Amino acid sequence: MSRTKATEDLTGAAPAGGRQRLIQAALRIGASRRSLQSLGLRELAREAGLNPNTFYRHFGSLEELSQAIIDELGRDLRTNLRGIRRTVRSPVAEATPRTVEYVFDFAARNPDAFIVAVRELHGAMPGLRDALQRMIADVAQEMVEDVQFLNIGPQLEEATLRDISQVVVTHVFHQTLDYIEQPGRRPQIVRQTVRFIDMLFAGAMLMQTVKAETMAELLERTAPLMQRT
Amino acid sequence: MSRTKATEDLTGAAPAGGRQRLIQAALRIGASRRSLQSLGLRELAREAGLNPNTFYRHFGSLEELSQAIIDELGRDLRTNLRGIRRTVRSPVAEATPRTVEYVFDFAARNPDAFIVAVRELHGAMPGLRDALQRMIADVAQEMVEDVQFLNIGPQLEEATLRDISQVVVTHVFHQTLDYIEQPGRRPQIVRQTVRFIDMLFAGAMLMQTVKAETMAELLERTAPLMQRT
DNA sequence: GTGGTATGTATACAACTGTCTACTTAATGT
DNA sequence: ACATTAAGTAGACAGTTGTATACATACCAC
Repeated sequence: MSRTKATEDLTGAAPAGGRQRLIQAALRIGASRRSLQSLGLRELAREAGLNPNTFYRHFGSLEELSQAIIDELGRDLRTNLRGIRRTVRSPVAEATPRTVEYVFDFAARNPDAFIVAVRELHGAMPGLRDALQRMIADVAQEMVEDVQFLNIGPQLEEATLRDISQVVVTHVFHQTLDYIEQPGRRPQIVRQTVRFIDMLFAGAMLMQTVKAETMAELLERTAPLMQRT
Repeated sequence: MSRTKATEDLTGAAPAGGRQRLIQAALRIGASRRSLQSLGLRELAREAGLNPNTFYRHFGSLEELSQAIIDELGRDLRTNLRGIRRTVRSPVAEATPRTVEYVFDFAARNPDAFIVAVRELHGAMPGLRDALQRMIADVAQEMVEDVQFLNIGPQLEEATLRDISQVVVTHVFHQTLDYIEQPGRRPQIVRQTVRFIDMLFAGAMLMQTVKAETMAELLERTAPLMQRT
């Protein structure tokens, strides 16, 4: 009755990476079909080719699984971004396009994770949203440090720089979805995104240089320059 | 057996606005709990105080209901935005803050609808996403016309203006969530958003004036101006 | 070897789900 | 006056869900 070394045994424990298979299955379902919170426990196990109860061995709830996904994504992204920071010692002109291209390519290589992440950033699970916002804030902080280190826009106050970075990172994060889903427009998306960042920096530097706080002040003080059309 | 004019009769038809009650119930559930696609037909009917089957009298599917919600929201928003366009004939300096404040207040008055809309913009129902993106594109187009009419930044090429408007409208749309959910930070959110728009316009106008396409070109040609720190 | 722990499976159950069929009533057009 | 249609309810069906209990196997420390 007892098969001694049967590898084809279908019951009993098989210490194959069940945890990872569950995560991958969740990403697959989350990216294509529904949001993570509407994920069915059984549907998930089915997709992963596991018994429904196996889920409980690894996670206490679906939110816990989602957290694990975000953690993993964040870790990967941060690591790779640190990698590119080393690579780009090139002139100031190259910093933005290189970084943007890298993030987009990274997203294109992990499409499911990014689709889920962008979706859950505005989702209904507070824990997940907080985790994602923290991740974005961290990346923005790294961007602040990079900009200061590379000496781009030395005039910029740190507070302004922080605001800009936050907006830029958030925008790029959202743009990854278009980049993933519209392969034909990818070069255009990269171009527009870089241009957007450049314009934002240019505007911030200009307003700071002219010490203008509002649009009206800016137009007053740059009248001779701007009206030269 | 047959009550002749019984108003307290519990069975049979009661032409009360069942359709509207279903929409409101969907908004309530969608805003607080899950995304629209994970909405349960029975759960929805229960929340609306109706029989599950009543749903089929008005909608063929949950996607159809969602479409109705977006249509309604879009109609309201466009109408009100057209209203404010008439009001703000004040100087250029007032156009941006007034519009931003108005949109935020409108969002704060329809929180459920906006929470659902922002969520579904990145959701898994393609029809809904397209409808929302079209709505955003329409609002952006109106913004282009307003900017041209009010003669803000006449130097700007229409293509550039379109790109900027798209980014601005999308950003404001996303920001409504923070505005709704963080009442304490509302003045700050308005200030930061207006400042972001101003900086973006300033940068676009500057780059166009100096005929710079990239950051490097800009820094070259404005070196005497910018380095004056 | 022996016992514990981690990982996996099988089965069972009550609750809930979407949808079908059938019935009731109010409003409406001719 | 009457047939049609729109808008509602009731009840039943099979399928799915989350979870609890019980069992099986691999690995690891000692």
